[in-house]
Amino acid sequence: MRSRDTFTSEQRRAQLVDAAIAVIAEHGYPAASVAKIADRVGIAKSVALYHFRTKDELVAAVTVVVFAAAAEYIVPALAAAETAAGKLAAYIRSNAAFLAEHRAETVALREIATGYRSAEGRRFDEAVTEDTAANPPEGDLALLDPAAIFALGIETGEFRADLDPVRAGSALRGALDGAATDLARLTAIGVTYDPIAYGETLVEIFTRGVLA
Amino acid sequence: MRSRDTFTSEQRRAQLVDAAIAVIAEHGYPAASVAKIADRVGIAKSVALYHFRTKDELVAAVTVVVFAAAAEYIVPALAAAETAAGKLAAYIRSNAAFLAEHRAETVALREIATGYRSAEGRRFDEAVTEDTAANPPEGDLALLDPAAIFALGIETGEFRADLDPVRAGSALRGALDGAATDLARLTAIGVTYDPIAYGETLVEIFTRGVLA
Amino acid sequence: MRSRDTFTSEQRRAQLVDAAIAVIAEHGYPAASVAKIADRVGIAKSVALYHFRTKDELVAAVTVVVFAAAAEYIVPALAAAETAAGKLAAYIRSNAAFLAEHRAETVALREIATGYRSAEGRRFDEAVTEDTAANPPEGDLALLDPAAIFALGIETGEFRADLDPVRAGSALRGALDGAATDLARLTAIGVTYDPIAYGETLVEIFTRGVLA
Amino acid sequence: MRSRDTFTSEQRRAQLVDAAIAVIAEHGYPAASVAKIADRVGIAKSVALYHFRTKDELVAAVTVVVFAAAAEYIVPALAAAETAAGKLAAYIRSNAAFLAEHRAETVALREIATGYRSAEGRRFDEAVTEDTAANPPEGDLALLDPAAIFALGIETGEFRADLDPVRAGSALRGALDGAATDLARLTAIGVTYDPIAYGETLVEIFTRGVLA
DNA sequence: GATGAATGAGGCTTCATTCAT
DNA sequence: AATGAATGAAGCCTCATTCAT
Repeated sequence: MRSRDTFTSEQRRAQLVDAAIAVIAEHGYPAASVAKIADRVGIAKSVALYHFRTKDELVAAVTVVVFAAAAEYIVPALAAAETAAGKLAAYIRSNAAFLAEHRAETVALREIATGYRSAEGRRFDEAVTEDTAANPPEGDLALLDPAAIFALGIETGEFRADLDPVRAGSALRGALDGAATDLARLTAIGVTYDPIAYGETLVEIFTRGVLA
Repeated sequence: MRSRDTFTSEQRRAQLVDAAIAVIAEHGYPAASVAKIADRVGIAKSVALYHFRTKDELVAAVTVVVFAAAAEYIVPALAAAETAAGKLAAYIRSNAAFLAEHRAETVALREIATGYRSAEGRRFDEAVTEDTAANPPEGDLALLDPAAIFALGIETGEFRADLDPVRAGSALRGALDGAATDLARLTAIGVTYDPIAYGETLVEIFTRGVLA
Repeated sequence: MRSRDTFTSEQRRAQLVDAAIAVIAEHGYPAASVAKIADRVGIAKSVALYHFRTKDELVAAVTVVVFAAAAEYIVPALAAAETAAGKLAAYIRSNAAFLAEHRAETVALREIATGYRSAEGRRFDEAVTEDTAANPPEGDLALLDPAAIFALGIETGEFRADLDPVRAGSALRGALDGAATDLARLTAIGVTYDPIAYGETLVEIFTRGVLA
Repeated sequence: MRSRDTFTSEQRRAQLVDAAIAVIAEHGYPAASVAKIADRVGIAKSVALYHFRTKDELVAAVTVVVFAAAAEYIVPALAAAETAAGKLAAYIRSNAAFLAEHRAETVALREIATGYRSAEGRRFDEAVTEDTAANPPEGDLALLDPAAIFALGIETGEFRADLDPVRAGSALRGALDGAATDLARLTAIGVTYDPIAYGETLVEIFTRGVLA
């Protein structure tokens, strides 16, 4: 019966999501305890579990927030580009831009994606994979999966016909995810990291690599 | 008075490393407790910590073993290739072959790379990065870092002069690491995964992407 | 400034008592949290504790309500019977009838009698025993303790002189309470239970068992 | 891989069972936390959960121990009696004797029987009822259910043909369980309680109540 | 009257590690 | 070389209760 749409409540929830992002990015998912997250907000552990019934719920909120924020970068960029090659470059650059401007969010999402396990031991990405299979995204959202961009380019003849779009998509996602990992690693040891430049390198490699 | 070079001792250590690989690959790093690993060998938890003073030591041994096994695939392949392009293809294919033939090892290493934190909170790859900086590998071993292959190709003029070898190296490592992640994810939900075919896709994309 | 005699207030209190009965009967006393009870009424947990300053107070209200309801069955029945044997049968049958027609109430009361402990660890029945000792009931109410019925029968010569009325009373209360336990247990596993028939069995056994 | 049959281990387990009995009898099942039980033994909470993987396992051990102890009183007594009436009296007296000599055990078992709920909310006696239905006891053990004694007496013609053995059994069990409740209640408020005398009262009432 | 928010105590469980044997 | 026992820190979660609005 808790109505969670009060102003205060929304505020607390947002604070908690922010704190969770920071703590996860800093300590990694397994070490990101509810206690640490609540501490960072300056509230009791039990308050966190008052606003999110369970740790999993808080983590889910984090992913929703970060996904939505990322989509705001990527979807318009994709829509603005007309050719498949243009969309490919836009996809890479918007991902890089998001990473550059939302470092903690990206790292946190990466930590969750690789570190989360449900109580029964299921991986985070297993759930996502199955969800996506059950409810395939439509329209521009579908292009959030890079495989769709490669498939489009093959269809329009821009990209090599012998290209495997799914594998190429994995390669690109891997390269992009690697950026988040590099960012976390290098930041931790005090080295600065330039996601934009990395994005340009990817644009060059992947564009040349797939053009017909 | 622990002599670590006895036959049985070495044997036990090897058993434990194998068990650790299996358990980590199956349950993920955070859920891979010493108890579960010891159980799999059929010995008491305390015995595991007798042979490896600490869980971290066991994990370190796992990474050494897996790295060494991977090097046995990659180093000879690199040595056999003469051109930079050849070495690039060899690097990718030998990585893919290792992954195809040592799935548990690969997944376990990925889990560790991704989930491990030292007691002080340092990431696994932070340690590796610093170690590497302190003791740079020499000879063929140096090529285990793909950046070196790209640098070589630029030097020989095979690859584009404007290519950033370090960033290209990150892209390739990311794409390769993504394969391990995909393997873990897809295996978990019962989908078969073909690392060799993925490797060929990477060879095509990266070769075209970097050639002069 | 809490006025506890307003109409709405009385109404809320009654709703809460009803909800408490239902929740306790269904989930057992220890699992019957204030939150669950308030939820069932559709109000906030804090509202429940506004009307009953403490959970103990709510529970006390439940027992009062159920006792009163039971007394409405039992007292008139006792009054209508003239002999001790008649009162004994009336006592058993009215208890059984109450149980048959107020299953949730009976089960809830039993759960409380059995599971409740005050903050200091005192049992529910300890409090009742001491209360009764301090304020002994008078008139027909006194007969709510079956020992009084047996004592009466011994006095009138209907029952065996060597009968111990207190112990016989305990036996009868035990047999009757057992019905509530059986009811809860059997209902939970989907078996129907016939309190009336059980009552008749008790009438037969106890009547023959105590007659002079 | 824990072999739990060491001497020390058996000893600790026995200590823990004893402590659990004492704590449950004193504080009631819901308030009997693992911490309190471990405290009473003078060991860390985690040690208790080392010897019994879970609180439920400890509670199960308690019931097994108490049931076994009770059976040692009851089974031989039943076997020694030849007539149904004799067995009835023996059943009651041996129950009373056990209660008299093992007060804490009896109270604890009663607390568990009425207060235990599984994680899914199942009552203790639901489980027992279903277990018994699945694996009905044989031989003298079958007589541990008083309904069997009444059925026997009806068969031999000692008891009234119109008696319902199951309901009579419930009545007797209820009366006997009531003794445990009374014992707990009266002991708590400092009144002494004589189970043997109570048993005699029950013998008189139930024997007269069921004889043909 | 009503309620959302906050709290701290306590509950069960898991885990890496130590130690005596 | 092996191990059973013990431990304490930490983790997630539930709950009755308080308080300002």
